[in-house]
Amino acid sequence: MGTGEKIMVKSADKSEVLKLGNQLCFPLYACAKEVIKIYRKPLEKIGLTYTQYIVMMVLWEFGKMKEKSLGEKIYLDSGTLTPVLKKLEKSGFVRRERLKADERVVQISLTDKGNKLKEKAKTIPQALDGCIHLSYDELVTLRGLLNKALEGTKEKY
Amino acid sequence: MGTGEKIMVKSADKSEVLKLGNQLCFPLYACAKEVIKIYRKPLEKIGLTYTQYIVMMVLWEFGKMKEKSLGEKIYLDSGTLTPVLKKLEKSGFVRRERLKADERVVQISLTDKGNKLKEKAKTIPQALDGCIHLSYDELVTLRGLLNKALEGTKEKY
DNA sequence: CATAATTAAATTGTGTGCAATTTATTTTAA
DNA sequence: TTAAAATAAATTGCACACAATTTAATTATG
Repeated sequence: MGTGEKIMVKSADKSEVLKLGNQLCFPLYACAKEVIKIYRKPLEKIGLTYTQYIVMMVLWEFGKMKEKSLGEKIYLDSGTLTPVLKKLEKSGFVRRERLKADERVVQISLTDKGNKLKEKAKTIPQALDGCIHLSYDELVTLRGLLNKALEGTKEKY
Repeated sequence: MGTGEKIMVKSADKSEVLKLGNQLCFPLYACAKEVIKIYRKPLEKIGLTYTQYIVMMVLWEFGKMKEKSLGEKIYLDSGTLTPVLKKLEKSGFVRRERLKADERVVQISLTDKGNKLKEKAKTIPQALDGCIHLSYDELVTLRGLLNKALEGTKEKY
């Protein structure tokens, strides 16, 4: 056992770096896509896309919000959010109104129809049941780690 | 303490279901987007988009592949994959050739330029260093749970 | 062996997602 | 107090992502 072993181990490690199985980014990307795919059909039944569903969840939880704050909460800028909100408005789920006190700001609020939709939406999360083979504890751990990772990304530099 | 408590607890639980913090789908969606955002700049320097990077990692690991198998590995269908592969071909990183034995199948292989790119790509995963505040153990746990969850979604029904 | 069924890519249409820019409004400062 | 800086949405351009359909080739079957 001379220097050969060390060198082999080092070069083996290096060549492993880019393998899909050793990456965090790949399962994260793929898993997020698969979950969105699973939600698509049940969401379609209540008239929402996935992104619209995320927006509606924020509004159901926090009520009326400025477009800016809404975007910060779900990590979307106006380039994505404005068209999504216009579609939700066209579907009759939200109102978009400029604040009189500051005409730059668009206030988003729920219509009656938007409020009522919450009841129908309560069964949506069950779409994952049976599709993701994790125990309750694993699920809680996963959610916790994702939220912690997400927290870290807020400090941009 | 009559039946009131039970009812309150039940209805409280119900109203919690759709809160962002209680959902798996939201941190998964948001975290995946943030990671892709972090990778964007370093990837741009070596001439790749995020999806192209995922494709190249598969090719670096497995070599020549049929478009179909490639798509299955990264959960993408031809609707997304065909244009991505055409761009990678135009950039000179891959070749696309119909199999003589079966003209339906497109075989994807790396060019010299595509092979050489692997060296430059080895530093890409470091982009996450400092952006995600997880210990090594947490990272391994997170990756493991994501891969396990991903595995479950393969059985569609 | 000829037609039906299957398979693999490609195409089409809709909906994000984001960087960069533009427009309108408000705040800051000279 | 007015020109400059900052802020919030909207717009533009490019790149996915996917369902649904189409096209071309191969395999299965009567």
